[in-house]
Amino acid sequence: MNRITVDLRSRTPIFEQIIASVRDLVIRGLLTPDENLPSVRALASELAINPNTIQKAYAELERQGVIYSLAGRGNFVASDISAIVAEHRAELLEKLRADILSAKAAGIGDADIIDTIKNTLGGE
Amino acid sequence: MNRITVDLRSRTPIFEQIIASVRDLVIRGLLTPDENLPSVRALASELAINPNTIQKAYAELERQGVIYSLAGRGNFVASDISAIVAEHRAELLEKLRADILSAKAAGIGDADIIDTIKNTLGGE
DNA sequence: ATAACTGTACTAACACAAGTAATACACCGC
DNA sequence: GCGGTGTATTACTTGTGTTAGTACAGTTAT
Repeated sequence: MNRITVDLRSRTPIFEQIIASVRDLVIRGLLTPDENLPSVRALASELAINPNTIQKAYAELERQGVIYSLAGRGNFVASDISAIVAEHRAELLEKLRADILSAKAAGIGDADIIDTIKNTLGGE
Repeated sequence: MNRITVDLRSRTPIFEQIIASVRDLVIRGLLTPDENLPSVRALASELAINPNTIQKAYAELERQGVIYSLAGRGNFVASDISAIVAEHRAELLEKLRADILSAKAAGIGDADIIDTIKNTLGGE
């Protein structure tokens, strides 16, 4: 979906959902560099939530370098998202590494681990 | 460590730490089937926390089938922990599978994934 | 200049969940 | 009965997410 979405019935905070949603759209290239994001008030109105919640999410996204904001103009996707994408990939590989160490610690043999990987890579 | 430990300065709830600690000790075989666990009050005193917190953890562990409790007698490690161990291993492999799919979805090549795995398996 | 947008800042209040605490009750074994 | 055990109930405290209201400042177009 090429839009920012939230699930009001979820237990995960709305502002975190917005952060994840924007981050995901940027990483997947559905929001292009320097693209204008919905204004704080417009998005709040569209999603039927408080502007402060949007503002909180945008502030954090700016802190992460995913977007930048210009007073009076709006919020925009960062011009260079390569660092964001690289960081995202590094995190995924680190998670993978942690998973493998956990599996080994649980006594799962290397063969079982390799099988799982081969099946997952091949089957999908 | 063959003892139940908690970190009071951690942000993760104490009762969850106790659950994880006991679960870990059981899975690793450091607590044997039908072994008598510390009483609610004794453990509370030892860890300098409230007995209710221990009780909450023990109740959840019983719900999970990791331990069983006898009123007036105490709490004991489950007689048959094979199901717990099997479930734990299945969860780890499932998480591994999910993370691999995430990595692929992020555009990480199979070669990079395999490299990470080989390095982790071999290097540790 | 004015209007209508935009972001930013601050304070207050509310709701809800989680963690913890205190107390009381009930069971078992010596 | 006593001292250990688990169990249940209630309430207090805290943190967090959210909403609300208000105010201020920058940008753009008319």
